[in-house]
Amino acid sequence: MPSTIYSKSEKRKDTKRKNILEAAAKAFSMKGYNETSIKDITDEASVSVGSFYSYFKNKEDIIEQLYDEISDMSLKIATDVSTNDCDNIAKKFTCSMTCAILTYVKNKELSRILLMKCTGISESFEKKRWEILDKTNVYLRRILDHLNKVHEVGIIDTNLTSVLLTHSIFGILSHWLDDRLANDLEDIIFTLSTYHLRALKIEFTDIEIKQYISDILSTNYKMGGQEDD
Amino acid sequence: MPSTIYSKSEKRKDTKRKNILEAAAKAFSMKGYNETSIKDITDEASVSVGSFYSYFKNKEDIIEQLYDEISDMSLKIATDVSTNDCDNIAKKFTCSMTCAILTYVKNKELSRILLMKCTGISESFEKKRWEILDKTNVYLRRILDHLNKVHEVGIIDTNLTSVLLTHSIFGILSHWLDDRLANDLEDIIFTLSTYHLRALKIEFTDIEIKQYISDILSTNYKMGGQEDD
Amino acid sequence: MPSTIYSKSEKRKDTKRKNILEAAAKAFSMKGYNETSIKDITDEASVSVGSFYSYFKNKEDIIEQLYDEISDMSLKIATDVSTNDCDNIAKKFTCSMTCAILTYVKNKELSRILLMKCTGISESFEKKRWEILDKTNVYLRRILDHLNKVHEVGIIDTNLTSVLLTHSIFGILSHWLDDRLANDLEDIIFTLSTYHLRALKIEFTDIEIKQYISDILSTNYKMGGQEDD
Amino acid sequence: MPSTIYSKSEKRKDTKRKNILEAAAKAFSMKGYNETSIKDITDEASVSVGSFYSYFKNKEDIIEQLYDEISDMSLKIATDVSTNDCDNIAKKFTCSMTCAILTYVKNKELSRILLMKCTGISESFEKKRWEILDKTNVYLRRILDHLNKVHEVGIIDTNLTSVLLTHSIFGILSHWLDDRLANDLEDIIFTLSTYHLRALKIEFTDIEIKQYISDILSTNYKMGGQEDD
DNA sequence: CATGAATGAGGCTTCATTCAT
DNA sequence: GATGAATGAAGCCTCATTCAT
Repeated sequence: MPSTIYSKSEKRKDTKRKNILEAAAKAFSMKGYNETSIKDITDEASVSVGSFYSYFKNKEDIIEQLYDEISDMSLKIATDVSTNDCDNIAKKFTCSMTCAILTYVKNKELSRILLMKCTGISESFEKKRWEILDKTNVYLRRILDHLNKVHEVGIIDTNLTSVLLTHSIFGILSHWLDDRLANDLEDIIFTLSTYHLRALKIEFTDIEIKQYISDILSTNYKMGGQEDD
Repeated sequence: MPSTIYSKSEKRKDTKRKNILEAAAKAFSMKGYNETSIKDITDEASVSVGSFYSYFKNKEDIIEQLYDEISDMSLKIATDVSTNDCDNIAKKFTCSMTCAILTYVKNKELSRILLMKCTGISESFEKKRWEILDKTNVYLRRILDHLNKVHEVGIIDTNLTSVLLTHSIFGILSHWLDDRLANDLEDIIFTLSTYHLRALKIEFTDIEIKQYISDILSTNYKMGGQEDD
Repeated sequence: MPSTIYSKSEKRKDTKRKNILEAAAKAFSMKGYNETSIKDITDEASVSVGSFYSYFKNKEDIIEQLYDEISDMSLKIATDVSTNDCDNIAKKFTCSMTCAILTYVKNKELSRILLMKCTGISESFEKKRWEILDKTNVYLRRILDHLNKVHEVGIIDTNLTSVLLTHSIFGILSHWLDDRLANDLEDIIFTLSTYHLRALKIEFTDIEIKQYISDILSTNYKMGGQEDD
Repeated sequence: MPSTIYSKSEKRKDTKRKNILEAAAKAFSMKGYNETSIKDITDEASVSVGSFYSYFKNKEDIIEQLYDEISDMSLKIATDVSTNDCDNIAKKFTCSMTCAILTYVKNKELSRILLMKCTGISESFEKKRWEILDKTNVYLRRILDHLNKVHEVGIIDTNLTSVLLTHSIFGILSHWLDDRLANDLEDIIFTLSTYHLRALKIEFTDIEIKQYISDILSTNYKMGGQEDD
């Protein structure tokens, strides 16, 4: 398996890179992107400033790589759920949304920074920021197009609708990440799901939806036990 | 009416303050908040640095005042539409949302900065940012609570739902402000309205909704003729 | 009496000038010279910035004028005591020193600033600062020269000795002005007097010296009742 | 002896720190504290502004460190002379005063600034300024207390007297540092010594005192050859 | 003569980035 | 590779002084 063969030094290098990434995530979480200096990051990582610059181009670069990490994770989850074929559209919708949200919930502090505290940093970061929204958007639009064909839902503009859906999901998520919602994550996702299923005229029962969510959360998310740093 | 009597110098002072505010809005629009220096603003306003500091505490202060202006305008519109009693819930919902959106659309460039490029600037600005969302949220929750009583819509958590609504509106709006939506404003608002009316099980006809939106737009918004500065 | 005839406007002008001087003294006392801005002074004096500049050349000018005021007062006292002929050298020495010290004690806060917080401000202020020391010095040297002739004290260098005397007086005074001496003013002056009388081999009795000091203080200085602002 | 082992970089760091301190001393000497900017110092030291801030917190910090240096030197001299036991009180008094004065004389320009041009700079500097006076004061008070026990000098308030002594010494010194005294340093110290010995009723002969002073000066102070920077 | 808004030079300080060791 | 001292551009802000009203 040549693709998994790394020299010792390559492994060490990657460990160090990960170490700096984590330190940056922590530093950004505590002070915000603008207020965090390179020195804050290297101090947190117990690494020299010079090392930082041998692994990352600059401060922008590291936050983009952090974004990429979350973005990749999210994509992977979406793919996994998509491949898991099932004819029940309500289940598919609920499950994929739940999984997508979980990706961010599991990295709460970092997600909070990336989703809410980093706008306007730079052109290239803005581009990344939109990419992640677009990925979700594209994924949702595909579902909507499929729905339109099958159920005659009457959604005229599937693109607009998927944008709407995307923002409502990330908006609620942001609210939760900033500790502005007292509700259980389970309730939040349930409300999100049922609201949209209703709007999309997809048949469902409350009990059924609750079960889907509960199953995923109990498997992937140790309630109350997630640690962020 | 003594309260409206201003001396010449007071008037001139206010004019100058407005001038600087406008210049700041323009400068922020062009370079973003972080990249804009005080000198950029004063150059744009043809004013000395010292003058800037006699009108505003610092850069943070001026962006907060800009936010306040939009926020106040938005609140006023919401209030005006709310007081306009009408029994048709679909109309009320559509019209108030349209007006709220228009406030931002009319100040496109500034709104783009305030809504999308200024997160993570400072604690006090973040507070302001949430305030504006909360205002909308509170307004929408009131409508939902009313609906719940009257129509038996079956919305369990009106707070969560209004948060969802708020974010879908501001999300779509942000998309449009950043020129990421090819659609007509009219179509966008129509899609937004009908989607949510459907989710909230409120009766409506497409033609009716289109008319409401069209009426407001033709009165308040000279298509293609909006100026930003 | 032509010398005392002033027009109304001249009187008003002088009142205003005094008002600003007093305000400056107060402001300097509170924040120190460097930390006090022109605006601090004009605010304290309830006067416009422009007015300040029509009475004083700049900040340096006003502190120099304040110094002149104290300096002039001090000179006047010195002259008064000198003219009061008396053959008792111990009395003359004690009384003149007591009076000189009282000038500063009566303007405690201002003196504290002028004597201790204003060094290194500017060349011209430094010049003034030395002038006041020199005046005292010259006065004391004259006494020493006289002593040398009359008593054969054996002071070789009267100039050096008067410098020594001057600094010990102003030094003790500074200590007291900065509230670093717990003792009574009366005790302080007594210690000063007797120490130097001893060094100068002038005959005296403790009771006699105490009486001289006590007489001046009870006449010129309402114990515990002096106000500075 | 591990405690005296320094790495090359540590040595170089200390050299640089000293270099900046010296440059600051020179710059302050030439323009005064207030008029000297950080850039003046870094230009003088041929060092970047950033370097300055990696060695010193700010301008205040560096002048305080300069003060500490002189202060420490002075304390060390005082201690050295004190430990040198000798029963002759006149010798002890004369020698320790001579040494103390020499510390400042050897760093004439810096001392001139520290003792005379830096009052009112800041609270913390004022504190330091008094500390150095207090140290001298405490030292002298101890001598006076001892004298009082042994010789029955009749000094009622040893604290006041030591304050007086301290100020007369620093006063004369300041006069000399500012080139306001034409006399030889030897004559100045002689006058100071004999004046106070007389006041304190300590037995001495002029020749003896002259010898003490002359011995110290010829050993420690190359007449006319002192360099300041 | 009074006012106080306007000016802008210049100070202090930070911090991303480089590079010699 | 790793280090972290050194750099210096660039930003923020103050405040003495002027001058039109």
